[in-house]
Amino acid sequence: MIYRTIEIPIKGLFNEQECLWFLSRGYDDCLYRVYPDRVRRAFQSGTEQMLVDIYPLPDRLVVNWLTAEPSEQGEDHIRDFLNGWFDLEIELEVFYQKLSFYPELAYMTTQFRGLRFMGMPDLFEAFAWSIIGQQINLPFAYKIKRRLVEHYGSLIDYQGDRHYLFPSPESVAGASINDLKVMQLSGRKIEYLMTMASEITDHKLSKKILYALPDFAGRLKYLTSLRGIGQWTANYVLMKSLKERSSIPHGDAGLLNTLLRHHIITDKNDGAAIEELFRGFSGWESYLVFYLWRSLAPDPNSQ
DNA sequence: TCCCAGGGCATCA
DNA sequence: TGATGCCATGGG
Repeated sequence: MIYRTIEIPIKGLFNEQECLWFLSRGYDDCLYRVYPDRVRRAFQSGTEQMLVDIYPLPDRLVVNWLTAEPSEQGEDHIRDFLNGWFDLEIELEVFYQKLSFYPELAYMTTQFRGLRFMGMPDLFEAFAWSIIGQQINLPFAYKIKRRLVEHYGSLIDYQGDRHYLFPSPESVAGASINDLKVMQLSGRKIEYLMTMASEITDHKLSKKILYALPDFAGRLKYLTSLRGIGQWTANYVLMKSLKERSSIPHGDAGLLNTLLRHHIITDKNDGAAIEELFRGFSGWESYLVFYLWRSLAPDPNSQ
């Protein structure tokens, strides 16, 4: 039974298969399920919980509500979320023009054509995920994330499957330190995670507060003043959650590896070459990072 | 056993 | 301002 269907039009290049592939790409993300033609995810808006199927098509997203008719606010919440998740308002042509100037990178304009920056619209989820992922490998990070979500997140039971929502900052702020340790979070990371949860529940930090700061540099400065948030995490959260186009998570292990692989740098301390590259992508730095990360994974079409 | 992994902090010169 | 050590643990 489908309770409501909406269609969200997409302007410009959009490769639905690349985006679906990115969502699965071999990792175990507990917040959605990817099928060949759609992704299923649970959402919460206020006290309203919703489960929807999202069908990405070349020119639009089709969204079906599976458990109940949404309220007007619920529908708006999902429209906003999808806009951030699939980066629906970007026009990629300018980025591809810039890529085409670089012989080592030009292949991306065809191989990854239509791939949008896959965001993480929920601010607390973005902070929690970036803190969890600091300095550990991704499979382990996804394991910890699943433990956290299954313990502190609420869920929608649908046709025998559990669809989890990311834990609220309130539930994490009130968590027991011992319970978090059992999940194999380090003492430092527990401290950072609870700091961020408290900042948000105390209304000291929100997307609105960050947007109200004068510019990107101001947002970076504010975030890096918080305990546990360094340059990497601040840039990661700003690009994933606030769609900051000029973010570069400096020092990122994957980024440095892919720059080596593309022969843009010859050693990981070659900051000048990195700066030189990103200077050519002004306003598109985070897109370049995202495409470089994408290139680390095998091409799904060649498997 | 060793090194790396989608870092950050404290300390010290 | 930059270098070093430490945290913490899975995975190759």
